[in-house]
Amino acid sequence: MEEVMHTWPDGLEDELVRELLDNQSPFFVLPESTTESKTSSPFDEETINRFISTVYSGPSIEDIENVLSVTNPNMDQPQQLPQARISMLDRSLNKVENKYILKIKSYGNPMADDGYKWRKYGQKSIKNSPNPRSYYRCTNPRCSAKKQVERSIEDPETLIITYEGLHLHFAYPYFLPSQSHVNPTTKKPKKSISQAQEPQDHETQQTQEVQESPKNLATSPLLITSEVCLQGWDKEEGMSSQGLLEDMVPFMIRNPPTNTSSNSSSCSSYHSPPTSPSSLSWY
DNA sequence: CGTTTTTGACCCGCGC
DNA sequence: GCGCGGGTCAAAAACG
Repeated sequence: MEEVMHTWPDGLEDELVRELLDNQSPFFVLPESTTESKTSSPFDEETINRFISTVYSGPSIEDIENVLSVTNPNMDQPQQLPQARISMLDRSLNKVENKYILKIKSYGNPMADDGYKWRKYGQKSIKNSPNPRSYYRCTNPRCSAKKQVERSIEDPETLIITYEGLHLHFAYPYFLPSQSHVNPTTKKPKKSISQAQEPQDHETQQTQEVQESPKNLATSPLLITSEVCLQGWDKEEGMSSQGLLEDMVPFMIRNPPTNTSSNSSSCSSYHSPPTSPSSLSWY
């Protein structure tokens, strides 16, 4: 019944734009456009178009990998801050189809929380693993990104996260303008969610959402990122009826306030292990 | 009390 | 056709 909840006609783009223009929406920030006067007045069409363009294209796996492999100068103290993401040390990212498998060692870091909200919807034990695998889905109603988290059998400290759907959740926080040394003790680059799309490489796909990042754009040039996702599930059969956004939460506005770092007030409930990136295959 | 996590049932594709 | 492995749902428990 509610699988069709929000059947976006063909105006997905419109919807997207609308969201982009909505100040109350997640953080829709222009990728790298003017960050100075973002407030007030909506963006002009051109800007929006450009943004959309970016959204559609989204970051590439290369970017993500690049970010992941980046040798962060400040990495001296990986787990120094609680909010520090997972240490960039032992970690690897692999891409399979449109699934990304991230392996990270979370030594001492119980769970690397990137600030995104995931809702656990299942857990299963794996054949050859003493450790169960957890299934998470993005809490964003418009996002169908999913991820699986599993602990390595031999390395209890190694987490294996598989991301599916369009999501740069995990990677976005790493996208910094000139990420070099700009994140001294920043609070937390959390961000919000976005959408993703189904792995159905078929035909119709449309839509996507974008998200942005954190910090405010006016004062701190922290990171600019745009999340992109597309959702292109087919509404024909029904195979994907379950994954849609119907069962999502009513509405969780979890987008962290802009620059304020007060996202912890209401985000005490969900924590998600590390996340991962995904790029778009929407192509 | 609102949410999120837990947990078993259900369902589906695949291989035998 | 059946069994296995894996993924998802949904009700209830567990939390805050």
